[in-house]
Amino acid sequence: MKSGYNPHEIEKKWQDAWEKQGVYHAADPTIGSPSTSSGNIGEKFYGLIEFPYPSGDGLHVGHPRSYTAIDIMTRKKRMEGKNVLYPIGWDAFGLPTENFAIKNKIKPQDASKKNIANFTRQIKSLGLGFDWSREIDTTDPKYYKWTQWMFLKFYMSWYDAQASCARPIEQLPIPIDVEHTGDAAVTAYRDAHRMAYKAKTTINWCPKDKIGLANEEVVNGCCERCGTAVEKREKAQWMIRITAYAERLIKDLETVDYLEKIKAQQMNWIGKSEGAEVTFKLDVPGQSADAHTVKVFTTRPDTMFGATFLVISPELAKTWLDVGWQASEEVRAYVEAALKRTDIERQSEGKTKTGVDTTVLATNPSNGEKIPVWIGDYVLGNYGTGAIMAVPAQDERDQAFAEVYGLPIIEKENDERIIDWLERDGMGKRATTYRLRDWVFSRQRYWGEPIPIIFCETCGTLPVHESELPVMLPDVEAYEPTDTGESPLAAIESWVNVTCPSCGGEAKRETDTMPNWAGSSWYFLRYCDPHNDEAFASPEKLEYWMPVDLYNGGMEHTTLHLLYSRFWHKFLWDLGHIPKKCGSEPYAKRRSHALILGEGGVKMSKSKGNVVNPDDVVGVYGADVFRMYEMFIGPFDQDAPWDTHGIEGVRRFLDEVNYLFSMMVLNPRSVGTNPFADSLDAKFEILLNKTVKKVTNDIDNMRFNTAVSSMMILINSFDKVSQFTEKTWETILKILAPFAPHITEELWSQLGHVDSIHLAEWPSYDESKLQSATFTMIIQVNGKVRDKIEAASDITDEEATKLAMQSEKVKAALDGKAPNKVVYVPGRLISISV
RNA sequence: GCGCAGGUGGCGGAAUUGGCAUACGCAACGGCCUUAGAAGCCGUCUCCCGCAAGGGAUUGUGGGUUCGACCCCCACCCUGCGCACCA
Repeated sequence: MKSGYNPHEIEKKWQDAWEKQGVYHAADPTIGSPSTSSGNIGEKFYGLIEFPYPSGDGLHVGHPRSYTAIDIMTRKKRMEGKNVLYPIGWDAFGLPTENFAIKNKIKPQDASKKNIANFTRQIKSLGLGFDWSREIDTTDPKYYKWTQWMFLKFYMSWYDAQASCARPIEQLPIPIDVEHTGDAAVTAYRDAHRMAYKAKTTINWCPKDKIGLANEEVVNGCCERCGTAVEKREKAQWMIRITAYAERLIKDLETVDYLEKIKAQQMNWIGKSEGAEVTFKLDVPGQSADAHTVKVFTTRPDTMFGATFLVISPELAKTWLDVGWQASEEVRAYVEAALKRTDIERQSEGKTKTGVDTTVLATNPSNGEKIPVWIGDYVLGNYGTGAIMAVPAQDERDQAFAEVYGLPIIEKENDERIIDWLERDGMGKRATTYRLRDWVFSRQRYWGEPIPIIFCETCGTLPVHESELPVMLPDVEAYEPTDTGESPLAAIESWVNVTCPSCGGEAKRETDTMPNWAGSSWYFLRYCDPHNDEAFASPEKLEYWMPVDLYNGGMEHTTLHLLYSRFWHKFLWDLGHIPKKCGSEPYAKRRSHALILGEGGVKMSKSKGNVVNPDDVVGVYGADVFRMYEMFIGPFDQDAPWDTHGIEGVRRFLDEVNYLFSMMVLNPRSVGTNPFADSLDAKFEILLNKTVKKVTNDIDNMRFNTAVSSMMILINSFDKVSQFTEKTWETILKILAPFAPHITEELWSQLGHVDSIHLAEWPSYDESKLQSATFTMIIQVNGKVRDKIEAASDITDEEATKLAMQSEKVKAALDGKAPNKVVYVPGRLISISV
């Protein structure tokens, strides 16, 4: 260390100073002001990172990669005069904390507090420009009050497919026949249309975590968290009707700036298929012909002439059995066995097809042929209608099934017109299906938001009144998850038993809690107005701050959090809780960081012992070096291995900056430079302008690695500089400030500035000073570089050609032949071919 | 199988989007400084031939377009990620 650069002496000092001066404070619009944009707080910029889950492991070096990147971008926006909102908070509900608490017999509340304190200390040590006055915590009752409030909105709404928007449940039209049947029928009708509804479904049950999982949390038939094979269980679960928004979640991707791969993944996940739903009449043995029908979904109705059998899913077969179908023992046994099998068992069998003949016959509406109906578990119960028409001549899977059971495979002409005929005859219609499933919203755990619902024997299911929110988690010393499928809350009688808000009789609380995804589905809204007790956020503040201008996060959240929060935002927007002006999409732009791997390119993990702790790095090198290294490590959207030596290069760079500054500015005579010169070395001035331009553009395009390298080039060029102005150093410090906020603030103050460099104006560059009067002209002969000569930048074609032809090396390469083509590219090269 | 991203020195990577391939950094090697080490400083560093001057080859492979291709087009190989019996 040649300059005596000691980050530990200055970093804490400036972090305290920034906090005291409120340098990163985001100013709210004045409530009631007619135009928020005309006030003196300026145009807003809302930058967002995914708020962390405060785990017991502490911060991972991956977190700061995202935080620093957006920190750099928001710092630059601030210097460009924007009113920047860059907030931080905690997504603190969740399993790891709960499991840790159970294991150590402590309260999750306490474990969570401790983890948050540790994360806070770590994040603050990095000098990130977060507005800490807006810190939020999803486990704070003041926060989850609103999460529960939003659940009630889901419960009290239905989706109007005609109008394509959610509406209050009171506005649901009740069909006359339902109304005539009585109050119970009306209630049932409403319940069947709510956005949040309870349904008995087969859920994915993790026997280790003792919890029901959403489809999205099951990876290859195993629990995403612990890897245990999931089991199937029947349980009444709260569901949220995200499928109602499938079309809008696809369509509105057109209106936002997301990375292409993020859009592709979202589309893939929603999985839209267009085709037809076709009705087949059935002949069930022992019953009159055509008494029953079955509907199938197909994307290829034109191939219907080649349909030689139908296959229904075991799930659909079960519903037939439940309504009294007299099937054979063989059929019953197959259905029972198929339904018991876990996904992992099914997958381990590969693509081998199994099935059983129902002996039921169906009539192919395209040609009147009688074809057999089979049950097969390659047909999924929860997609389409749960039944397919098999066209073995066209479809590999149908073909495989046909081959196993010796069913006919017949090649027929396809005909596009079939769908029109079916529609005319009422035997089919055009239909669209999605792979997206409704969101299983119940968790049988303690450490989550209680679902604010009460059950009364007399009055049925009742929402907790809004004025009673939040429904607080009971403060208990000990609890365990249960094997019964009930939440641990069910065992806490003093909490469960309540009086019915309607009749005043005995009633019980819903004991399931919400999934981890609930609190993170709307946190970006709360940041706009985090201390509001009257609403989750005021319309004025939402209107000013939303949408989020730039949201960065991991690719692992593309199909879950990103989809859920887009959906949640649209729902609140439909109901008018978010001003229409904000738009129906929460994030205008979504980008994604990649991973930081361990040395050697493998994933960091405790078991491999290759985890780098940010505390250790900051302890040795300081925050500025750590930040800059993470930006220099490689392209932001590409995985990069940590390199313990690599960080030395960045350390040397900041050391050099500090050294040159002290020599040239504070002690100029010692190096023979002149800080009072009124002009710069011409070459240096060009490089400086180029660097400002490059850093400016690179930050905007998230190309931080090349921004850092261009600043290194600038600093390396200082050996040859003798004339510079004080303004030169101001410019250099300013472009470096977003990357290394502490050292630049320190040197800035040494130049005599009282106000923070982070509120100083971002430097501009002079377009006219990006190019010098001469350039090195490359001379190519037949595509090979043969010579390089200095030439005036403004020479003509003819002059360039003349110069080139004078070169001895060119003459040698031409070997006496006359050129047949010469191309001069101004300012770059001349290409001669013979 | 479908979708997405990528393949450049020993390593991380750069290349103004068709114009000097290998910037910047790391590692390595040689030297200076030092009692010694650390730090620091100077130099070499894509590969092959050559003492050198210089020459040749080179961006996964093969072809094409072009005065000129890491970049565009065609075919193929490989790696990573996501989805996956979705009819």
